[in-house]
Amino acid sequence: MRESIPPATVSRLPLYLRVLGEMPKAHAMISSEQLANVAGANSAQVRKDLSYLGSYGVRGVGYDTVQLRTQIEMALGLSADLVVAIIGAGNLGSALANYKGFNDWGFSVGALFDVDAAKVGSQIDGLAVQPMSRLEDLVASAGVMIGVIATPAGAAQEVADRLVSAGVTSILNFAPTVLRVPEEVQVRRVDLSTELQILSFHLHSGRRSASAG
Amino acid sequence: MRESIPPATVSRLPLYLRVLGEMPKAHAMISSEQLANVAGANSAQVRKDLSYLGSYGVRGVGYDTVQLRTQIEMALGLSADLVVAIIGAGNLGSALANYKGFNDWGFSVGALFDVDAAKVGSQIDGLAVQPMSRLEDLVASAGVMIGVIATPAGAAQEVADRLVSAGVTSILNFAPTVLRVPEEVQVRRVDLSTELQILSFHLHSGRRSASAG
DNA sequence: TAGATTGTTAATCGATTAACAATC
DNA sequence: TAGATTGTTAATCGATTAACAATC
Repeated sequence: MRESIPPATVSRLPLYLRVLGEMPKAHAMISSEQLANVAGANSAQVRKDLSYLGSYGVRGVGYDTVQLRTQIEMALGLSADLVVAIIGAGNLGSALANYKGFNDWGFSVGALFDVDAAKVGSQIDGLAVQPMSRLEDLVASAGVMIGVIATPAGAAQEVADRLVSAGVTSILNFAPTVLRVPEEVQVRRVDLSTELQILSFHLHSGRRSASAG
Repeated sequence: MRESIPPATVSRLPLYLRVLGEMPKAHAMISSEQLANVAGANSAQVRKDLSYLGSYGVRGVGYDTVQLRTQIEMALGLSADLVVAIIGAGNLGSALANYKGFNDWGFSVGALFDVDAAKVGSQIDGLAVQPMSRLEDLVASAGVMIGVIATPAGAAQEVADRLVSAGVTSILNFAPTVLRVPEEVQVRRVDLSTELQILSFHLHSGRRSASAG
């Protein structure tokens, strides 16, 4: 036990964490069935997922919500206080910088960058906008581990290259483009078009099967 | 052939579309190997994915990029010109409203809403901000098929309920909360915390295996 | 023809889930 | 003890991929 949590499970752990966070504090125990209902999963899947963290459930009773949160946070490495840099201080970058949920999970925004000289020096949510020229030195001095790219598509690859050169190995890419990075670098893409297109498929195929049935 | 494209394939089709869109126009043919390299996939997987669309490749040559785009767009139902409503005109909602990529794939923003009376009536990217009271009638009159929730977490469930009542069956949720909706409603979540937590896991486990090896 | 690449099969791999003994 | 729920096994299901005949 305890080794190699499968990717599918890793991607569901944040969801469980969110559900636990939204529960009333009084609710001290939760069953796999309840958790599954809220998370939209199967109870056997929930139990299997949680079993990778160790066996902290109580038979006949359920899981202690406080302990479960702690176990999931440990598994995800959230105790480390990871420093994030946001590149791009437009609407999207500002929305990300303003997002309070960062701190809830032990992340902090170490630096915010923009190419626009007019924005540099201004404050967004108490954070000074830095010039792109300072990317490398601030990544180093702030100990940035994760780069969040919130630039237009055209600038994203160059920003990614600079982040990688500066030693960043985890990138969250909000720009609508496919980044090329060395294979040791983890990239996660968040893409509005992709999401809309997947919804479009379901609308499309749903409509088809509805008219068929 | 042609029936029931598996979910894993559906979720990769937008990526192929993006790669095709980023290619130089002159490049008339592309092989599954090339597409796989850029998309970060296996060439057999690419061929299998594309085979669900029908057999439009040419043996010994590859796929016609223009035809392939058309086939993928048809499979995803992107010819339909889907109307999107954005709820929340803060930084995130504004970023989404400003996003030009919508139109590239046949989506259009039919309406943009906000609770803040000070914002209502102002224009964002040529789009008037509407009061929440008009949600139902504008969804109906504009023919909104997809609701994009860009509100704070606390408002998201109520907005979702109103969208569902108004007949919307596809929701893209940017608010950091888990929505409860009837099962016929498709919800896709885009969650910053989730993405960061998954990156955190890889940093965490990568560091562990690096120190082990 | 020789070289290249598709489309598809079949093997493999991994994820989901039903079922139930263990046990609170 | 009776009822409930976990942890885990084994069956099932689905996704990935190596391999290769088909064929441009």
